[in-house]
Amino acid sequence: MYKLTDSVPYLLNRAGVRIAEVFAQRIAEDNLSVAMYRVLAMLKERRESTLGDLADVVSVEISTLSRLVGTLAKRKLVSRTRPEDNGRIVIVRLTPQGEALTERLMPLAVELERTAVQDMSDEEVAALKKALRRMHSNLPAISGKGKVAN
Amino acid sequence: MYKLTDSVPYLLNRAGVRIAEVFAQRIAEDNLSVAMYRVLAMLKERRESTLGDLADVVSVEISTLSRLVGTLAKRKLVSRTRPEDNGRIVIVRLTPQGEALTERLMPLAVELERTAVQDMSDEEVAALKKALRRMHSNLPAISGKGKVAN
DNA sequence: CCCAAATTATTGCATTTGCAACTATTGTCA
DNA sequence: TGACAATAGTTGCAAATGCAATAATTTGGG
Repeated sequence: MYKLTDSVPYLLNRAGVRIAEVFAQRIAEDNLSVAMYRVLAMLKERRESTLGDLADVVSVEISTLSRLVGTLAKRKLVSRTRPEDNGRIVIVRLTPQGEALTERLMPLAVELERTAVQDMSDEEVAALKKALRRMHSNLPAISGKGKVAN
Repeated sequence: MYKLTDSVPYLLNRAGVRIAEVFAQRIAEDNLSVAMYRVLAMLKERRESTLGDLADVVSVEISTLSRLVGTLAKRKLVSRTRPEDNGRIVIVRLTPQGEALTERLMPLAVELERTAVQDMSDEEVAALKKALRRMHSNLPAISGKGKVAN
């Protein structure tokens, strides 16, 4: 029998919202949103990325990301360049300041995660991550949401 | 070593966003958002609720919920009443039409969840839910986010 | 009993967000 | 090659969201 408060989507959202709220509060003094932090952390991980790739990773609309990266660029935390061999795409990179900020914030993320999973074993955490990845891949990406065959 | 794309908050968000996107698409033809569905499903479960309780359950700001419930009320899907014995609170209930709509949509939610966890055993799903509940309770609620001791 | 504090919900306002339209560039195939 | 399709990003605009201030009611302490 179905109960909203026992359903996976609901529990997922509830946990996700709360963890994001806590992290948002911690990074608010640096005027960063969670999405901004993810962009920075992603660039730290991959060194560079296009807007589209970043949008996929961060799970936000590319239009939102365009503006968000614009803000980060204004603050000199990232750089944007259009390569000469491809004038369509934009390559985003961390600036030294962006990298320094990211390195300063990452320990907060680590600590938050430790708090969240404090009473779980390593195996439980691993199983959780596996389940989260599975659910993501079991569901279709909503690309051009209204896109119809033509 | 920390990697954004292997962290629990990131994976949680990614799975949650995707599952919400898919469900949003399915209920879009009824002009409902996911939050609206959750309000309806919650009322189906509890029969009635105050705004504040609903906000907790649905994980949205009470101001957002106030307007959202207003919209649902305009569509005659819920009713709002201030009890005589307590003029502060508002009791929200499903109307018959709201109940009918909810009953029609719940199977979609069930099917979505089945798709999401399709390759997981019952034990794995149970462990996942437990982990999601634990994380939620391991983290503090951000009530009055800017509230300072006074 | 009465006034200050707390609770509950609503509304104003600014910010954020997403969709759609548009621009610019690159790829394709006839 | 030459146009048409596809890709990538930006921007306009309207809807949604959150915070802060406000209103209305109830609770609690002296």
